[in-house]
Amino acid sequence: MNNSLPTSATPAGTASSRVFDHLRKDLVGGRFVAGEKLAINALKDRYQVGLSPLREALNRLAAYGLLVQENQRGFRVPKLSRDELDDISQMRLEMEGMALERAIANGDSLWEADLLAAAHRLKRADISLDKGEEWEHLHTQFHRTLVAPCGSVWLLRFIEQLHDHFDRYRRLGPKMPTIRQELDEQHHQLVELALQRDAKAARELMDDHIHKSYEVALKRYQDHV
Amino acid sequence: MNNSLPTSATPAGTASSRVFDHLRKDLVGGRFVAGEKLAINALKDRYQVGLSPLREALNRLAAYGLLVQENQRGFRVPKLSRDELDDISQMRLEMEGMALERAIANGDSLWEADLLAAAHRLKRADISLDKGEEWEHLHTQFHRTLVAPCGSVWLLRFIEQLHDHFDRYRRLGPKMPTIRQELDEQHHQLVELALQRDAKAARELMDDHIHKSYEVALKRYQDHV
DNA sequence: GTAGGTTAAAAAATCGATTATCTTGTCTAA
DNA sequence: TTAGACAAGATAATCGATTTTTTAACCTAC
Repeated sequence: MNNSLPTSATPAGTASSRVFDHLRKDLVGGRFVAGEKLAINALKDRYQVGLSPLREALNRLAAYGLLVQENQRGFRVPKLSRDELDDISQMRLEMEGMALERAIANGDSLWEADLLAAAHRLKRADISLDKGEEWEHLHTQFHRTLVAPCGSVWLLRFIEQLHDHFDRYRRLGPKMPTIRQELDEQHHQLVELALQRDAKAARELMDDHIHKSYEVALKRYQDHV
Repeated sequence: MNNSLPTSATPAGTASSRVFDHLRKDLVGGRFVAGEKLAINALKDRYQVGLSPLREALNRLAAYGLLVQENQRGFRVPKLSRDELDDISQMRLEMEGMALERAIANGDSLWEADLLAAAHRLKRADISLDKGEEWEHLHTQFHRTLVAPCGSVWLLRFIEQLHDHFDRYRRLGPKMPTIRQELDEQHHQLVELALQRDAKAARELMDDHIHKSYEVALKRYQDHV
């Protein structure tokens, strides 16, 4: 069972790729302040790589949207804005809703098993001492599994990208255990509705789920400013 | 009045960016064969740049999806497939339809003027001796203008990316003047419906437009294989 | 006091050379 | 004959140094 996760175990080939992955996590996880200009030499030390692989990673991240590149004046972390958060959330509603409906139409029994497994792992990480980073990974994995059999590579790609950018807002502040519990509850309900192949109800719940997440993210953004 | 278009006149800052733009055009325009492995040293000569800026451009293109990067074995041009063409076209239907409806709801009178202008320029380029590359640019510009006031930066970004990838298929073969005329006719009808703010009819026409383009692209793909 | 100009320091971008990895062809042993 | 081992050449990735451009500090003239 090889699902090719770029998790800790992977040697991850080139220095470029390693830095890319690491930087991506750090940017999504809010380890840099929005708007900040990146000091390349500092990054070189921080990630223990030379200039060339570092710059290649930065270029990839810029093309992905997690950095902005200004000709002749390096890279900076994109600013956050209410407008962008609204935009991203709106797009998530459209695209993940679409993907979920298709996934429910296409998903086979292997998908059902994967889904149950992903939900279970997520719950486990939640009950046990929350290691944060681990929960984040399982959470991403759960949502990925949910829409995986939607049949569109491009749709999945866009959703992934939106998630990364959404998380820049969601992960701004400290944990909010109360709301998280509510959202976690929805994860299980989503699995149930998916197994029952109730596309309509599942989509409605997904809409609500995204909307609640949006409210969390918005709160954090407003507190943060 | 600086509208910062990266058109011909712009010196385009860094070598990286210049190569990126150039390579992107060449990849979309079918100047490389799908599946081909890129010989970096050859590219260095072809685009008259050193290794570092070239590699940075390649990394950006890979993140954008116009190249695939295999660790330790360089870059190659992505293969084409019927499945991907179907996927891209389906996504275009969803996303451009959505964008057009929103643009019609939001667009102001400046938009109307821009739209008329873009359509007119496109027609002009079409009547005059078709310089190919020029028509392509105006065509892209027209579709961009059409959906521009949709209000979602992310939606526009995804549409742009889908267009680029769609064009890898559409531009495989030689020109097909008969069908192009039909498609050009639709451009003008789209403008009319947009100005009349008839969202429903406009979306239907857009669906048809994308579907016809899809058929052209599919034909070319099949002839090409 | 401020706009404009000059220059030194800092940072970004690029180059040329080196190192690591893959690929190919050849040889050997079963 | 062929699977595997090995070496040589080709290619990718990375490093260290250089060049170019921006930034910041200072000065001068009005």
